[in-house]
Parts: sequence; C-alpha cells; structure tokens
Amino acid sequence: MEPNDCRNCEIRSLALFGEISSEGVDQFAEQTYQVQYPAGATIYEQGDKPEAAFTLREGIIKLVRNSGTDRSQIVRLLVKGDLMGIEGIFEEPYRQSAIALTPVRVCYLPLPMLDRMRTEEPRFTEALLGRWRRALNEVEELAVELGTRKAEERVAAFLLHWQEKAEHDDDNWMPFPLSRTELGQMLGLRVETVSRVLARWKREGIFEERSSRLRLLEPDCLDQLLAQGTETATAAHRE
Amino acid sequence: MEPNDCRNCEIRSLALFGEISSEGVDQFAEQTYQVQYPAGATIYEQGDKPEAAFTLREGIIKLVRNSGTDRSQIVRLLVKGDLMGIEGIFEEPYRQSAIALTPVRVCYLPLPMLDRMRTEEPRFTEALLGRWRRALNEVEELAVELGTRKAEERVAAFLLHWQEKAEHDDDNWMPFPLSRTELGQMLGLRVETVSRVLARWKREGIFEERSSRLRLLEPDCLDQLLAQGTETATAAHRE
DNA sequence: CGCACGGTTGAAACGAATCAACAGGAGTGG
DNA sequence: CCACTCCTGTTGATTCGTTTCAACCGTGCG
Repeated sequence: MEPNDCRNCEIRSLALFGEISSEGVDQFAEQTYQVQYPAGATIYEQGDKPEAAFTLREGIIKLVRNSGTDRSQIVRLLVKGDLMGIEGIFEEPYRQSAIALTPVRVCYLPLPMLDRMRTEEPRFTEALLGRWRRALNEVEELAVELGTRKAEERVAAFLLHWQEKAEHDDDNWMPFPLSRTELGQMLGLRVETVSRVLARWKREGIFEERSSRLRLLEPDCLDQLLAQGTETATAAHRE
Repeated sequence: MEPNDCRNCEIRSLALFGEISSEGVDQFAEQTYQVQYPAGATIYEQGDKPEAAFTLREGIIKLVRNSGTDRSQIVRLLVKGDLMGIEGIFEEPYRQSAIALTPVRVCYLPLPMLDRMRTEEPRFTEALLGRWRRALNEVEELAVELGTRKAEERVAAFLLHWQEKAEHDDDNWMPFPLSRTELGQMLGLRVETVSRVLARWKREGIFEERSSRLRLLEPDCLDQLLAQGTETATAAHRE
C-alpha cells in the first residue's frame, strides 16, 4: 500500500496513464496505490457508491451484472491494462460487480484524483473516450452472440475471441479461469450445456485443459462451426 | 440542405450541442445540415468509411449489427436527440448500420468539423463521454435480457423499457415502429414467437395497437411477469 | 385483379433447461 | 490417516420452450 512509480510502470503503455505525458503522470502517481486481491474477491459491488476506479495490473476480473433475474450475467472479462469502475466520476453507482477470477493486482485510483485529472489533463478525457468506445464494442459483440447464435456456436466464438484477448504464452496455452457455471453466465447457458459441449470437444481433441489453462488444438474446427451459421449471410447479404 | 440555426435548435438541450456554449455552437452551426430520410432508408452502413456523424432530430432509428450469422441483431433504438456514427472520429468504420424505422430528420455533422470541435472545445469530449457511457449502459442491459430471460419476459421488459424511453404522448400511446420480425431481431427471437406473445397479450387486453402506435393497458401485468423470474433473487442475493 | 408482404396460428422437430445421479478432488474433523 | 462433506464437472433422461415448417388471412399496391 505505498505510492506508485507510475512513470515507469511496466504496463503503462496499456493503462490509462499511457496516454498522458510523463510529467502529467508524476503529479498524480503518489495518490495511487496498488492493492492485491485473492481469487474470488469482490473489488466492488454493483450499486455501491464509488470511491475509486481501478486499473487491472495482473490477473483476470469478471464484471457481473445482477439485474432483476436470479441469473446474473457476466458482461465483460478484464485483462491486464483494463480500467474498471470509472462510472464513478459521473456520480453514478457502480453498474456491475467486479470479481477476481484469479489473484489480481490492481491500481487504486481515488475519484477525487480522477476528477482533478479530468479538468487538468485534456488528454485524460480522450483516453477515457477510447476505453469506453472499446467497451461498447465488446458488449455489442456479446449481445450479437447472445441474440443470434446457439449454444455450441457461442462457446466456440467465446474461445476464439478469448484467445485473441488473453495473453496466450509460448505455446498457445491461455489462462482459462472460468468455471463451467461462469462460462454459462457469460453465454446465457446453463452449466450442463456448457459442460456437455466442452467435454465433447475435449474428447474429440479440439482443445486440452490443465489447471485453469486451456489450449486450442483445432481452432479451425471452431472457425468452421461458426462459418456454418454464416453461409446464408455470405451468399445473400440481406435477411 | 441549408445551414442550421443550432443556437436556437429546439432539441439542443437534448443534443450534442446542448453541452456547449452558445458562442461555441455558432462557429460550427453553418457546417451542419439537416437531412431527411423516409422510413426504411439507410443512413449509413456497417463497415463503411464514415464521413459524418448524425444527431437524430425526429423519428426513430435502429442500429443493426450484422456479424457472421445470417441473423442480424438490433443493438439499439435511437430517439430524438441521440447521436450516431461518432465512431468515425476514431478513424474507425461504422460499427453498425443505421436504418430509419420512421421518416426521420437528422443533422449531418461532417467529421472534419467534429475533429475541430474535439480539439477546440474541451466540453465536446466531455459530452461524448456521457453519451458513450449511456450507450454502454443500454447495451449491457440488452445483453442481460438476452442472456438471462426467456421469450415472454424479454418482450415484456422491452415494452416497459420502451415506454420509458419513447415519448408517450397524452394518453400513454407510444410510437411502435418495429415489425414483429424486427422486434425479434432485437430480442433474439423469431417472428412467430414474438407474434404469438403479442397476439395473446392483445387478446388478453394487456395492450392495444393502432397504426404503429401502442398503448399498455395493464403494465402491472408485465411487471409481475418480470418479477416472477426475480423472486429467488430478492430472497437470496447470491447466484 | 392478382400478388407480395406482414401478421397470425397450428403441428412437428429440435435444442436447451431441468431434474437426477455420480465421480473425483479439496478440505475438515474425528 | 481415514471418513465425511462439499463443490465442480460430467452424463443421462425427461420436460419445456422456441424454432422450424406450413398454411392462411388481410391489406396495400402494381
């Protein structure tokens, strides 16, 4: 819990400060703190009054929206460099809960500091804009999957997207910290459905899994599966 | 197709310029134009290279995302004052197609002008931020509906939300310019399913419909329907 | 007048949810 | 150290909801 050296942050290029001048960063750095949470911890809860936003430095976080239903929906997965909880600068309660899927390290960015940045650093607002835009894009994509694809396709699409997004190390092994239930909460499916699909694909050698990591062996297989839903779309371009 | 008097625009309080000083508005006003489109017209198409953004002055527009599938997904409905196509200022192709559901009037906001505004008017970026934030919120809500609710509930939720969003005139009649097919494209359902639900509700006197307008007679009925899915959630707050 | 299109309805097929049971591993307490 | 429980993943059988296929109606339009 001590002030950061944000100027030399190893993920600064990814993070919010990456888009702000080094001198600009320095004056704010001392007001931020790094915090760690174990897997399963709640960083903040939907509906709570925000006192800070967070940059994710290490680990993976799910943003969960609870809504009326007994089923909750994961609306986004965050990886290194992602920003969360920034809705606070609009005097708005947190719109989702942020829950660690792995042990995580986050930067704690107090709201008053962010408010000052917003007025003093024009680039800051620009940076936020870019983030919000990308977030919107991701959620829209999720909505499309949920609205137009069936179970198998959703799982396939997820795995392929996730491979892009998550940092797959040396030999295509990527982190896969979601339980079957959670994957279901992301894709609008029940545990059993997810389990069946994955179990079958594992048998068929389409991917392998080891201690919360996963590797696609036949990504083309999944591509094809998605392409099948597409064939009419490529031929006739209307609907 | 002649320059606007944006300063005295009757919807300025809603629109993008509402958050910018009157003097600021004037210097940009002469570069904007009003354009009309008939129902069914495409204002812009997903994937195209943007040359402008648009403010919707009158009418209703759907934002449609085409994705791989043969089914397309409506990701948002726009009403008076809403902004669309602003992703252009990031050198990004349009992410959805914008299609008029009714005859519409829009303001044409050329990209070069918006670029200048972005650098010269700090409040402009702020204004965008607010809009992006609200859009994200809406799409997240859509994703939750798609992921967690079944057909009937989705339709009910839509009608209730739409009543909030659309301007219901004197006696609760609201515009309802969507075909059953389109409502299906919004809610991830097929025409027949939507039709069945609505037809039944109409028989049961839950709402009435007249020439693209609709009035809820028993909104409480729909509320209850949504609440049923909720009961476990209010009792036990986890899942 | 005939045709196309949007909405409606029925019957059958299909996909996913639900219910139920079990296996394996982690953690606990005797 | 073993017995027990709890939790996650798996699998099967059944039920339920939605899609699909098909037919029909009414309306607007060429």
